[in-house]
Amino acid sequence: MAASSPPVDTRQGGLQRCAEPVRRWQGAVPAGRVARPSEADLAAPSTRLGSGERGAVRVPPAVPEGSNRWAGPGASWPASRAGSHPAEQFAMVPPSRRTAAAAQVPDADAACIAGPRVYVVWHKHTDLRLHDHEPLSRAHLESPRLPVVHLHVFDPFWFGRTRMGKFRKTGALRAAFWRECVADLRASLRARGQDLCVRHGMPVGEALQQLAQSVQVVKAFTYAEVCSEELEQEAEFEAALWQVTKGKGELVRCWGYTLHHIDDLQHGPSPPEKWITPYLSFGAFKKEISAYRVRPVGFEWQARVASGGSVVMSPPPALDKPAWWGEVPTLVALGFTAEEASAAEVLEPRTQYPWRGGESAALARLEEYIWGRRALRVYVGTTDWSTSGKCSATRDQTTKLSPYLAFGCLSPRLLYWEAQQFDRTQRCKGTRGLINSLLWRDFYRFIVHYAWGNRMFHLYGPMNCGSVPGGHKEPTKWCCKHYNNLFGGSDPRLWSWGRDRETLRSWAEGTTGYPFVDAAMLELRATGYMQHLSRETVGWFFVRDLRLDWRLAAEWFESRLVDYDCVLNWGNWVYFILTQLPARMDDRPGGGPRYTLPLYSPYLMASQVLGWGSEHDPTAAYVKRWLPQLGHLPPALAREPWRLFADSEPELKLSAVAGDSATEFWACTACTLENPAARSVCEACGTRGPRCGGLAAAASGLGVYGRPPIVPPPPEESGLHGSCLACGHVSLGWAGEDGRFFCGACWAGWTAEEPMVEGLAAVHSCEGPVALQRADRAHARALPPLALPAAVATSGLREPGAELAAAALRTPIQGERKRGARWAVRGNRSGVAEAAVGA
DNA sequence: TAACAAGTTGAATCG
DNA sequence: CCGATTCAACTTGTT
Repeated sequence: MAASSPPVDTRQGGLQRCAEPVRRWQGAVPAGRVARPSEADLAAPSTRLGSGERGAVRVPPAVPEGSNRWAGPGASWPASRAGSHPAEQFAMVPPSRRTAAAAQVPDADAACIAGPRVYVVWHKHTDLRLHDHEPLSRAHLESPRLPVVHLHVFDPFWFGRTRMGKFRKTGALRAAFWRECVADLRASLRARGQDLCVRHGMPVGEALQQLAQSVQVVKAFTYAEVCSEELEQEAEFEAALWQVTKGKGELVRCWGYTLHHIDDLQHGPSPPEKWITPYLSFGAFKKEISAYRVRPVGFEWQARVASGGSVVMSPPPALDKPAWWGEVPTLVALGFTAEEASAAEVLEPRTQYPWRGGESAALARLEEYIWGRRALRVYVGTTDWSTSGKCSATRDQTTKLSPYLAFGCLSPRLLYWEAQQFDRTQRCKGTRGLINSLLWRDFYRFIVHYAWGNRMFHLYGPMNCGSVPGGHKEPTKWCCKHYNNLFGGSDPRLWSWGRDRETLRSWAEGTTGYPFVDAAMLELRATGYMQHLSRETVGWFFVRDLRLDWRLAAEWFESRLVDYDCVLNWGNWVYFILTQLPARMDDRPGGGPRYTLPLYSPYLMASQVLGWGSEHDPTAAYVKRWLPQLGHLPPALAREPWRLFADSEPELKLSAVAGDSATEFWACTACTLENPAARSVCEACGTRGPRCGGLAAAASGLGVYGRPPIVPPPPEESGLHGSCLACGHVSLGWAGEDGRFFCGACWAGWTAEEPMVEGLAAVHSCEGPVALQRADRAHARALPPLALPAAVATSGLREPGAELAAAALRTPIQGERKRGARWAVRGNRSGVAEAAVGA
């Protein structure tokens, strides 16, 4: 892998990034050499980007009430709302006028090149919309007025392979979403008398050159990007433009994507180069950025129209060949196999939201979310650990707009002002949460642009991994030392991250043995989406437990996420995962390196997964949805299935599962009698037993969860006790979020009334099967997991229980909750009883 | 908001 | 009196 990587060149700083693109990677670190950023790397890159006419508009004017939904030219805001803004849209040009308008265009160079003179709006896959689109409005308002060609290119580069992991750079699910976005953009343009020129199978430069054979490109407009690969494309496009216009054409880059405009920052009280440093924290950024206003939607267009611009869109060029505009390529044409393509067409029923690509879908979701469901009232966003049990698990607790924002189907400013508008009518915390999330996008975009540059993709990250963003004085030494402590290398500069392919595969395919991780990874594979919280969890697990190169995981995300966004994905990896590596050695007796996380710090790494799992998926509904083979287990065991086999009773150890049939047995589901594994029918009542019998059956039904997980689970906690209502046994147990105590001895409390598994309630009576309640631990364990397959299979298809989580919030658990590994219940019997009845 | 841990600072303590 | 250690208090980071 190292041999095929591009050569390391640390001399490239941000300054040169545009002129001579740097590879995103430094590749694998060669033996004996450490990828160490040079001084040039540490220097902040210059600002080359920004709109072409910086300074034209300084400070956004105050936003008049109700005018913030002004969506600019070609806005495709739903018709029901469009009436409120008379000047909102460019007038539609009737087709009959098209030819006439095109014919009037002055055509000075017609002798050399055939075809009309045009402006080109280059839509990238980060701005597939019409509303609030500065390049688009500039092209249509440019003087002299010329026809405008909207261009989108499916560059094969995005459908190649990632550098380290060799994953598809764009997975099939995202590609399908991408297609839908482009098709929708084309439909919107056609509805306005325009069209979208679509090319695929060729790089952007080539596409432009091909375009130039039939039209004369005068100028091109696009949004600016900040990452190296995107900048490479921009440079390529610019070079081609230079060529086809004989040096006269200009590529106009506008600043978009963020909530705040870069011009506002640059003309603000202090230059951004000063305060945006690699060690800037989000809090500090937020403080600084609060001094700036967010421009209204369509601001740039508004300013131009106010200074005498037209409100009529330029007509598209008159071309007699309809085929010239090209077709939106199929997935197969984009390089996917037929199987992949057809699989991407099928909607996964367990998906959190049935995304459909495109601006109109984005606006519809926005409308539905904010005004229809008024869901900002319940918005949670990413994670809220100040309120216990609060999780972003249901459909409305996050906006589900992230794919639309990533593809630019939705302007963040529109979202911002809509949220503000909602906040005016109904003040709620969700508005602040949502705006906060939008500011995270700004944070990453600006910090990458001004400070991180390509170092975001380096192994040690842009900050070289001090313990906290905020930085250390000598980051490189510091980080090497502690990486060395963690991974046991002898020379601080020589250790390398793991690259084990099989470990990577088990993580990516969701077979690590940790259900919370596996469920998330399976969801990612199946739907291309994962909650933010899950992303953090699997990320920590990947880096700290599996100890693999974090960039492999980031690449996997890049490949699979439908809402993948270069800056956000890599920025989050760097800021949340990479910076949270160990900071110092443990000073406790016998302690090794101390692994720390910014939130609750449990004892060791894997327990973090457990802690977050029990915190945010208290009923294990999420786990069971994606891992139906665990559906029959109580929540605590569904999160930690290895407890089924490895516990204090030696005859039940995993080794017994492997083959010692003498120690196996099964419990009759009807009468609970224990039967030896050899018997296929219950000795007492004749009920048929599980086909394979006992633990072996349990293990085989559990798949990978019949084996120990990929890394050892954290040590059991000791000395934490609760007393069981059913058996009175004082032992380790688990408390569910609804206040019930799950006894470790008799397991009363979970079996029959587990509300999240619909099937169980259907199979057993409401009273709860006496047999199960009387079952001792061994019985319960030996219950055949296949007894309820149909029931369990249907149980995973519903929303995670919002009402249950809400109930949990109302019922504080008696006793002390230890954050981290699991719920530990202290207290006497009456205390538990109080909690159990929900007092 | 409360909650956690890491890091820093400065005073108290010890030999 | 000085250097080294210890410890409490405070700061940072996040919603």
